[in-house]
Amino acid sequence: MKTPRANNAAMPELPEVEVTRQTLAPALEGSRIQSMELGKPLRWPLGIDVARLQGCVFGPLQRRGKYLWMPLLHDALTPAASASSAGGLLMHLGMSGSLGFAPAGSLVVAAGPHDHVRIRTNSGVLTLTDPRRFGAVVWSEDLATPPASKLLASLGREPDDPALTAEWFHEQIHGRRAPIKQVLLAGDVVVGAGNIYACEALFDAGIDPRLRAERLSRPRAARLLQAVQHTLAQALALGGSTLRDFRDAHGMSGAFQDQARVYGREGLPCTSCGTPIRRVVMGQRSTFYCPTCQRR
DNA sequence: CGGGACGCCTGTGAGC
DNA sequence: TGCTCACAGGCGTCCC
Repeated sequence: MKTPRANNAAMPELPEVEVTRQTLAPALEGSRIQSMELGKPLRWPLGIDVARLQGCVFGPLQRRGKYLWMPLLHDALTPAASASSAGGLLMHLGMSGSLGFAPAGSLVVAAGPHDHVRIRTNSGVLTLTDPRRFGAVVWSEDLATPPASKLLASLGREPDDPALTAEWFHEQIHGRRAPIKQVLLAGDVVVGAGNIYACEALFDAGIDPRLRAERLSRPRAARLLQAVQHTLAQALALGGSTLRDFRDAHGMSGAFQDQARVYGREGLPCTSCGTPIRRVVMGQRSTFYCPTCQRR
């Protein structure tokens, strides 16, 4: 048996993306792009000539799943864009991405080896740092048009969407033969539950991750949905402290690590019943669960 | 069409 | 101590 890894990369989950949005919004909105520099290529090409972004003004930041949408309004002063056309940047932080903003007047550190996008505005410099480059920044004219529309097309409902009822959730997973954990991970029913949160939510709900989704009873589905929502909400509440350690190369932030009941705890006693936590691989991804507390 | 496997990347630490 | 190598993960894409 392998010893549990003490190292669990702090990846940007939905809560981190939301905290990023919240902290970035006041600084970025209304600021005007002066220039933009690209480092190494990310997941996809930007899809627009950098020069065309010059003079654009940031609109209100939005989040959809783990994507950030930064609307850009063409400045009327830019001759080529006088036709009030609009667009925006769709960003994903991938596995290791983070966004930083250095307000104008503050000391701007030189671009590091993993700073792949830098946007200089009249109010400061926005930097996307992403060592593994699973992230992306893509220009799109609209959320409703490609490429944005295609990227967002299969996303499920937001965890706090009022339309995400237990009834609807149960209905959605009813026809799914895949293991419930895979369905959560797929994100086409509910967005935001990554590998860690999926494991934790299933533990909360007392459900074996290998159980076929279609076999979940209505009450258990309701319980699971509640667990997913609770887990994500709790993480969001801790988001501030998580974000502080965001740039660290490894290790979940303290607050985050302390919360994990099963993730990364193979062989350690279940916090609830003492049974050693098990690890299995599902969809080529580590899955942790308590064989006693979580039932089929 | 659902579902499973793959590949993209690099830092990390276990093991030799 | 230095090197090699498996591993971590989101998600689009490909294939069955």
